[in-house]
Amino acid sequence: MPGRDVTLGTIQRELTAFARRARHKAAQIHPDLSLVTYSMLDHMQASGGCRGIDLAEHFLLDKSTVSRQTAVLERLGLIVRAADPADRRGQILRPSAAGLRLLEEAHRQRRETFEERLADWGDEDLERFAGYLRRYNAEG
Amino acid sequence: MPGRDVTLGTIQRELTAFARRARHKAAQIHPDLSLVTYSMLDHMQASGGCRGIDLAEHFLLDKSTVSRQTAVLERLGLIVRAADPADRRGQILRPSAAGLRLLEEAHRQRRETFEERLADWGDEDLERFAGYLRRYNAEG
DNA sequence: TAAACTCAGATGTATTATGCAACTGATTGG
DNA sequence: CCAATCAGTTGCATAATACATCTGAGTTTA
Repeated sequence: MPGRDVTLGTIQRELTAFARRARHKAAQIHPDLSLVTYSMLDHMQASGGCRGIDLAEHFLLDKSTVSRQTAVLERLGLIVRAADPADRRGQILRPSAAGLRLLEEAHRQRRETFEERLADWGDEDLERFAGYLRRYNAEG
Repeated sequence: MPGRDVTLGTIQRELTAFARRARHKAAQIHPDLSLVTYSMLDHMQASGGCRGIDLAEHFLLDKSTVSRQTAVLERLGLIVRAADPADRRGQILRPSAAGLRLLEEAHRQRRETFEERLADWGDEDLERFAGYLRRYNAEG
């Protein structure tokens, strides 16, 4: 087994390579949405609606960037805004019907891409991989 | 165990979240180098020297982007160029002494960051995680 | 061998994501 | 009720990136 240092280097390097590739692929799959913008939409759904500031914290982005990207999503009709009943300074952002359709379609395409790439992975390896990633991100 | 689709979704989502965070952290660690530019330097070392076109293929970037980023690295004195003896159209790019020092320092800082984050991971989990990532990227 | 093609790299130009700073409106707390 | 806080927006500057084009060096072929 290689040393811990070498392994850490591998993890960093491979995760970075993934990041680049994901961005590239995302640009093909949803041409009008950047990877981050798409991920914001996804997060809105996964969290059952959230505020812009939540997105900024989750993705480590400036709130101005979030504001602009949500503006894009709104212009495309992919989200709806609602006043936050708990604090009327904020707005709850949710995918619109069109946004949900886009997510559905993106999931489908992603499934194809990933299935192709991960076809020969056993369910157990896949699940363990997902578990490691979840664990890794959770510890930030 | 969750379904394969759900697991694939988790992998995609977590990898994407990582990508954003990595970019953010990289901006702190090496202020004058973007994550990708730093990764290029790292790849030059890991591969024992490579051409610009190799970097473009590896990171799925346009060669013009690579050209500009390598220009940045050269301006900072972090790389040296040498004619490719096998094909004199190309240039072999390698970290300079200063580039190696920067990598060394970055590795040290990364080790601290990752060690903090991955402190409670056993060597076996760490190695398996690295293995999954390598395998994942290799299948592209 | 000369001409046509290929390839790595560089450059011009436009787009886009991003961060910081300043501002607005609304809420909350002392 | 006034000061502090907070979510969001906008102005401005910078940087990464892609696409198209150009250049110079190799390679292939007629």
